[in-house]
Amino acid sequence: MLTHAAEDYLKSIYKLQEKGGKVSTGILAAYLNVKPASATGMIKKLKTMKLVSHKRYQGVTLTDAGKAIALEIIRHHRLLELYLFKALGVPWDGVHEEAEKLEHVISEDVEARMDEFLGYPTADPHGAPIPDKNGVVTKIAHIPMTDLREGQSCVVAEVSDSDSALLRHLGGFNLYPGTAFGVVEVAPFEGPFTINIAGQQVVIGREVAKHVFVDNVEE
Amino acid sequence: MLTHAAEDYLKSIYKLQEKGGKVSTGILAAYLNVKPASATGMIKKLKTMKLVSHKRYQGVTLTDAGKAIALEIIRHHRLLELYLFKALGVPWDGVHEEAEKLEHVISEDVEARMDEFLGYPTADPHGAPIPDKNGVVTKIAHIPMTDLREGQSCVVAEVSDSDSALLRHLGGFNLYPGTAFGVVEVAPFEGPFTINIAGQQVVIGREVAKHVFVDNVEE
DNA sequence: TATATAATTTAGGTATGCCTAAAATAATTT
DNA sequence: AAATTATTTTAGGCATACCTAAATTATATA
Repeated sequence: MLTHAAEDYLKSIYKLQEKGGKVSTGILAAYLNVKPASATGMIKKLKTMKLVSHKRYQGVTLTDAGKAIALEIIRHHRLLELYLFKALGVPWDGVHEEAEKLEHVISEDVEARMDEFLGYPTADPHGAPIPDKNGVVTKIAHIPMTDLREGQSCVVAEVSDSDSALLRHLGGFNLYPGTAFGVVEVAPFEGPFTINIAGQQVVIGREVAKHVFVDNVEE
Repeated sequence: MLTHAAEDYLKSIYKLQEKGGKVSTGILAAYLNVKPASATGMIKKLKTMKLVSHKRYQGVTLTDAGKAIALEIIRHHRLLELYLFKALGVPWDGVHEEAEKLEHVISEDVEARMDEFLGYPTADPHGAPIPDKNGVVTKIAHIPMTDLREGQSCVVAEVSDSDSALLRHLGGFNLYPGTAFGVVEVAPFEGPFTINIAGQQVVIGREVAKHVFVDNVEE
C-alpha cells in the first residue's frame, strides 16, 4: 500500500501533466508546498516502484501503473466531494478540503456505495469529470468564459476548485455547473462581464471569469 | 493537532480504563498490537502534552484533557459506524474497520451533519453508547446474556464489536441491538442457550453468548 | 565561449512511531 | 531474605517525509 504522501505526489503529477508542459521537480514541489529537494526524494522512491519515469533534470512522467493510481485517487476525491455535497449538504467551497483527507482512507466498498447512491455520476460539484472504476476519464473540452461575447448564452460547465474564497464568490452569483446565463455586456479593455443569471444582472470581474468554463454557447 | 497514533493511544487507554483495572504499558501495548517499549515512548510523549499521568511501573491514567480527546475520537468512531450502516448500508461487521480509519480525518462539520442525518442517535450499530458533542456518555448497565435463565425474555442491548466473524455469526441469527428473544433452554454444565428469536429457534454457544448483553429482562 | 543565473540533486539533519536487545525495577517463589 | 521471573524502561536502529545548505548540472547572458 502506498503512503498518503506518495498518493498525493502521483495525483499532483497527473494534474500538472494534464495542464500540459513538462512536470519539473520545482513545479511539482511548488504545487505541493514542499521544497524541491523533497520532491526529488519522493520521485526517486516512486521511480523504484515503477510508478514514474524520470531522467535527471528532465521532469517526471507517470507510468501506466502510476497513472492508474493517480486516477483512482482523483476518483476517490471527486466522488467524495459530490457525496459530501449531495448527501450531507457540505457547502461546495468546503468539499475539497474534506475530500483531500478522506480520499486516502476510503475503501473501495464504501466508494462503490456512494457511487450507487449518487447514481454513477460523471462530474463533481465543480464540474470536474469523475474517472470511472476502470480509470477512464471522459473529458469534454469546455469554453473559457473569457471567450464569450455580448448576447451569447451558455451553461456553466466547470469552475476551478481548491480556492474556496473564489467558490464562495461564485456561489453568491449562483454560478454553479448546470446554471445557464447570458452575457449582457463585456466591458472594453479586457474589463468585467455583466451577465444575466437566474433573472439577476451581475458583474463578474475578468480575473474571476478566468476560472469559469461553459458549454452550449448560443448567439 | 494530535497524530493518529496518539489519538489511538488515548482512545485505547480510555477503553481499557473503562474495563476496570490499571492500564499498564504491557496491556496497552498488547491492545494496540505494538511492543511495550513503543507504548512507553508514546506515554512519555502524551505526558509532556498533559494528556495522561503516569508514574513509572504504575500504569497510565487519562487527564481530563486526555479523556476529552479520547471521547471525541470514540464519538467520531461510533457516529461513523452508524452512518456507514444506516446511510450507506455497510454490513455491521465491516463498519468498525472503516470507522477506524475515518475517525481521525472526519471534520467536526461533517460529523455534525451525520449526527443530524441520523437524528442525534445515542448508540452505534453494536449498541455501544455514542458520547455527545460535549463528551458526555450515558452509560446503561446491561445484563450479560449468560445471566439469563430459561423462560426469560429480553431485548439485545449491545454486542462486542471489533470481531467481525463474531458479528457475522450473530447477524446470521438476527441478534442485533433492539431485537427481542426468549430463552427456551439453557443446557446444563455451562452449555449453550437455545433461544426463540423472530419466531426461529436457534442454539447460541456459551462463548458466543458471552459477547451479548441484554435489557428489559422479564419472566 | 566564458560566465552568471537558475534549477536540480546530494548530503546531512529533524520528528514521528515503530522495532529489538539490554538494563533496570518490581513481584513472586523458594 | 535471596533468587527467580515478569514487567517496564532505556538505548540504539529503521523507515517515512519533511527540512536546509552545499554541490552539481543546465540554461541564459555577455
